[in-house]
Amino acid sequence: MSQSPKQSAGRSVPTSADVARLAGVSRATVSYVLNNTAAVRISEPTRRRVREAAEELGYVPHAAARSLRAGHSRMVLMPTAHVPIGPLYSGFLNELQWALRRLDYTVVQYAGVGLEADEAARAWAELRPVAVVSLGRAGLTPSGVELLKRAGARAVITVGPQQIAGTHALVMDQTTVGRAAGAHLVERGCRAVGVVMPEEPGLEMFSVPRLDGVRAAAERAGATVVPLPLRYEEEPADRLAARWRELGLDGVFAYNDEYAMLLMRALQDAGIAIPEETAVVGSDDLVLGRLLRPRLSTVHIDMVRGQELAELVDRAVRDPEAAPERRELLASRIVRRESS
Amino acid sequence: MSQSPKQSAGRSVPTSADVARLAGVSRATVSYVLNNTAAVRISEPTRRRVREAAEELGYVPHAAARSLRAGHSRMVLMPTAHVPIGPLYSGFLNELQWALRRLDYTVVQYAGVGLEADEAARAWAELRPVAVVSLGRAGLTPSGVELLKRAGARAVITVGPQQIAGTHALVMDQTTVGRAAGAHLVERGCRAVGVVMPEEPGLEMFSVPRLDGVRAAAERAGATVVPLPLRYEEEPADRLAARWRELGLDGVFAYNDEYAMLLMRALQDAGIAIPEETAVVGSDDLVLGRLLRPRLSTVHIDMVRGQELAELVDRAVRDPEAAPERRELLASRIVRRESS
DNA sequence: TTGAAAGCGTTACCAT
DNA sequence: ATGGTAACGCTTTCAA
Repeated sequence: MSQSPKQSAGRSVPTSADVARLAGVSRATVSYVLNNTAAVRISEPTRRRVREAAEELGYVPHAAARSLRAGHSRMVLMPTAHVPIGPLYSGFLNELQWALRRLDYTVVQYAGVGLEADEAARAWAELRPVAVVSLGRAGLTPSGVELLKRAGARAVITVGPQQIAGTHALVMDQTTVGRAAGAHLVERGCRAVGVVMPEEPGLEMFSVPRLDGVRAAAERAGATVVPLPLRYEEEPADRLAARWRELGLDGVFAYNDEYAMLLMRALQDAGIAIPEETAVVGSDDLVLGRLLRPRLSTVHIDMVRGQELAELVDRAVRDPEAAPERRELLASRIVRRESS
Repeated sequence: MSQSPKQSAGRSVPTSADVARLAGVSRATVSYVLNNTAAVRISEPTRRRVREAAEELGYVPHAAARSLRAGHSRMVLMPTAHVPIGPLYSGFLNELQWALRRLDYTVVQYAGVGLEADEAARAWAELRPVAVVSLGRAGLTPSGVELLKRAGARAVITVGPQQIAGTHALVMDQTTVGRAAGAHLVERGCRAVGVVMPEEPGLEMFSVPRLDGVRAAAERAGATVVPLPLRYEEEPADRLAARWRELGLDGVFAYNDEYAMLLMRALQDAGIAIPEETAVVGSDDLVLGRLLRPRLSTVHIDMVRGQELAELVDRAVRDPEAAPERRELLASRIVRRESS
């Protein structure tokens, strides 16, 4: 079905051969000049002719052809799980990309939406990345990892709740977040602790381990824990607040500061005194927590710096045989303000 | 799993030739089978042998080689400007990627951090994308666009404040946001309007046009407009609030709902009555605005759906000669609550 | 039904 | 100091 030939958009894409022809030299010479190959010496007049020809044609080398020839690339693939991550994680992500660039890697975020597990791994493998940094549980199985490595990936790094065989892992143990909150609430005298569980999809990765952490801390002290599913909207929060007293909770961990704000407002409107009747703790230490009245107690999370992860990637690429590293990505500590 | 040849120095990546060898057929046959080429009929036993061989070797086709041969790809490049965009835009982005995938495009977010203008365009052009969707003012100049088109890009779409020569444009006219806020404040009787300008880098793209919009609406009515630089932190907000009365402002547009919350808290702590002494208007209609007391008036923004943009991309790719389209991406309307 | 071979744009080796 | 040429992995005529 060629109703219009490839050159329809004017001229066809210039190649190094075109540059060579225009400059009156061979393709090899063009390559030498444009790549500043040190091993060969090209006369200055020739260099200029080549450069001018390239400029005139608007020549840009073809990355695919280059890496095909080279047999490898410096592409780091970051499959993006499409979860609405907060400012904390997107900040980390930016830092990471920036650091990888400085190490001369090409960072490509690949949108593998709608693919399942090994199917996704296949799609990534087709791009022949030198490394894969998988955030969240982006459906990476051991066999997927194996596939990627066979396709030439020198390192697979997972950033998520657990380590996967054959990968380096930056473990984000979200249970520590819940544990910090739970321990604090118990210490403040709470005996019945609610835990807000966002109903928005994609957040289970964070919310479930956080709940587990609260459980671990609270139940050890003999307190009970009640999960509280909640959508991030005003009305569901009001409904929850309306039946608050019958729940009989004297403390609540609200998943993060935003949900804490939502819940606090609803509780206050319902006449629940904070922290006297119910203590509230959020997480992530966002600015908005300090703006609430009473000021919001929260769990502060120290993330590893993107720079560090970038260096791990680089190390792993340079030495693919090295034993998988495993590092804790975050440390949690409670920040007590007025709401607990 | 079965055999692990002792290529310890790095077992090589299996190619279609390896598959062909193992299956006892030619490379052509492998290609036919794995791509389900309709034009050729291959016997069922052969098909099975090929499939099994591919499976056993863990063969995955090489995307670069494929598109090199084909002369084109279905890669849509989205250079990511590293601005901390809010939930509104990241939601739009997700939707867009999802829609493009459904149209069988491979969406690649390329992290072009630290590159300038035409240098960035060159880097993008090396990937030979079929289309480029540039968000924000990711430094795309007319000559950059020309470069991309010469490199085979069939469509360049900008999503940002202004149209660039040779591109389809989804114009996000942020002045309408400011205009809506300004008109509302004036109508409420304000004569001296402050406009919060975030000092965080990368937000000028939104904040400056919004300021212009307020100016246009307010000054036409004879009101004065005062820009108020502000960092998103508690202390600067308190300092601003401390000198609020000398500023003599009776209304303020706070850039967005988050900055509005920050400012409102500082003003309330300083004893300024809202809206009696100063009316406050935010933007983006975030949930948190409804949680404030007084409830926050805001500018609601109707974004175009990602689906629509995806269809525009597809149309543009199919018919690169078509005249550039230009569409308004958003419509703004004031939502009056209690803070104004 | 299958195979041989050309060619996509690069770069590296080996001649000249 | 340059140029010829082969090869990277894949698809696709054309021929058998």
